[in-house]
Amino acid sequence: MRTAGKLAALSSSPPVIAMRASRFFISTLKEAPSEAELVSHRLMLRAGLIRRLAGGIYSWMPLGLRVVRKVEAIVREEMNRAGAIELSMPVVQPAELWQESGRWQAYGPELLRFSDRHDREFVMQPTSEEVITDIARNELRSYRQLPVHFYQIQTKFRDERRPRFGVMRGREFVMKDGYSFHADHADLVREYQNMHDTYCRIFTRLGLRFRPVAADTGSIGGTGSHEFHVLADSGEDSIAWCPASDYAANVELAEAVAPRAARPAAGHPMSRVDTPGLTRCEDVASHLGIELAQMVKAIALVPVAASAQTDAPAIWLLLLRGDHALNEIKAQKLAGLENFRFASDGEIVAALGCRPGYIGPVGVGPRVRVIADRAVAVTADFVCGANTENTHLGGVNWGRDLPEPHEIADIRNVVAGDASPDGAGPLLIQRGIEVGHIFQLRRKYAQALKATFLDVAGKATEFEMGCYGIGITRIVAAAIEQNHDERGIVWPDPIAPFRVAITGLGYRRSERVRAATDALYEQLLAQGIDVLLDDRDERPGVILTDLELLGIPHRVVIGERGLAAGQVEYQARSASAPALVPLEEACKVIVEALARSVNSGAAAV
RNA sequence: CGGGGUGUAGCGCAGCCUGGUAGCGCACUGCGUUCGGGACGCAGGUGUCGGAGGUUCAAAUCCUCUCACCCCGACCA
Repeated sequence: MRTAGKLAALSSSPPVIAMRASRFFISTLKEAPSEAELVSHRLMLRAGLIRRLAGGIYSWMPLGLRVVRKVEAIVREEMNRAGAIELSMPVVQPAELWQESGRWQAYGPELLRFSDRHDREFVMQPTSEEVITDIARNELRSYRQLPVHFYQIQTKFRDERRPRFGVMRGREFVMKDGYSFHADHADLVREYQNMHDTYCRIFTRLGLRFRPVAADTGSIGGTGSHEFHVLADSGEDSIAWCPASDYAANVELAEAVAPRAARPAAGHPMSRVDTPGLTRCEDVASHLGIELAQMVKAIALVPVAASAQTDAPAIWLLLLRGDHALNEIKAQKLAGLENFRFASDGEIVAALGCRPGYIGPVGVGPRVRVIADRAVAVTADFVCGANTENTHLGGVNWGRDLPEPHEIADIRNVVAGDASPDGAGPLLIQRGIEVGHIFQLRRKYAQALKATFLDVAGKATEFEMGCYGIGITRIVAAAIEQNHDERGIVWPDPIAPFRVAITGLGYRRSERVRAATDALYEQLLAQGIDVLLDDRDERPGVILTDLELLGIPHRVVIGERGLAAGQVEYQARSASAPALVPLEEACKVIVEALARSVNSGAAAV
């Protein structure tokens, strides 16, 4: 752990300038516009951090911009410290480069395309692999210039299908994107680890609780990609992690390992049971008084084949335990099911002779392909649909009542309590917001854009590339999502728009209050502290509730009453009650509190 | 893109069913009182009723089309 002194020396805030609320711009709302659903979105609107201009497009108001700048400053400082070099690439990029890389075709409608007055086509960049690779191919000629890591903090545009949650999933956003170039894969791996460590430092310094998780590496495979998630119950992603080891993965990717125990022997004969109107596993299980895990549900899928083969299975029946859910990404990895859709009711009736709700794997014809999840494959005496309406089958056993499945595969989402794929213990599940992603790109863009350098032997060689993103503006929303209460935002110290707010009750009326407040304000400014003096001509209730909504982490209230006893009130935003401190010690108390909050706070968990 | 919903003052909403002077709360302006937890009194301003057509003597209200925004499903920082 670094010392407070060192961190203070690294202070990355914008220059400290005198800031009186009466001359700043604070615009709070009692009620949030009805469009806002997510708490961070509501609070950002209410606190006047952002204002909407169009769908997924927001103006950053002065207070919000201060937060963005603080996030940027920390990211920039740590990137520089890690050896990356900042540059800035255009937001508007010519189509040619994108056609050369193939992404002009591959990207789809998320890529905003438009033409200039000469009818030349351009894109609004969602990321900048093409441009940076173009720079590399023009500028990097020799292995002697490697490795090099360029990054920028730049506005991005993605024409999202459905922008929502304010700045969390906007169309225009600010991202730090970095790209590294290497002579060989080993050096890329070295930098990748360097970035992994750097990202951990960044999120720690931002004061956030986060977790790095293994991510999909697509066609590349290996351990080439990690996502960084801010932990929050409202997060859109689910993370599976093992407290007994460092295993962590997005649930979409986490393997559900095969159960160790072999399938028990059959204990019951197969029997038909009446289940009128009971189409859900939960209903059938409670009707029969059995565990949900004894139920097997069947999901009917239809492959969307490029060419229709007449001998191909008409329907794929994917079997899952009643307490498990289908993982569509895993299903897509089944050979022959690369593209699928859910079967229509008509197709299900045609293939199985029964409407959905009562379908099952027993007695199905040769044109139905049966895939059992690993957990289903080791279940005996299970209950499943009978392919007859209002009827289920009990005591069903593989090999006796129906053939063994055509294929046994991992096709479900992991659930809490599943064994960790690394064998270290049971998994837990947590929600997260993806704020960072690092990736070993390898040679994909270097190949497409013919970007080479001369190696030691004088041979033209394609670069090994890595890319590394951090969602700057998303972090602002994620920080609020993770840190708020019923009164408003509770900023982590390092990214608060102001670290300290002081206000004098009756500042406009009481000479004594004004003198004490101004004096403390000057003292704090002299310490280089980012402080807001709230001298607005408002009633105390308005000022105090505003400061709480804004989430300023440290607050000092000075009033006649306290002054009479030589005291002022200090309260951390996260504290439940104020503390009285002698006026002459107020500055010291705050400086100490700031030092403490830098040292505690967040960490990778 | 498919399904659902909403557009009325800066924000939150009522009015629409059953056509007939456009309203309420907050915010805003002026004056006064008040001032340690979103004050009170008096006075005041505020609207192309999302837009375009249509029906009608008359449309916020009924009909058609359109646009915008929000919510639920497949992607990503």
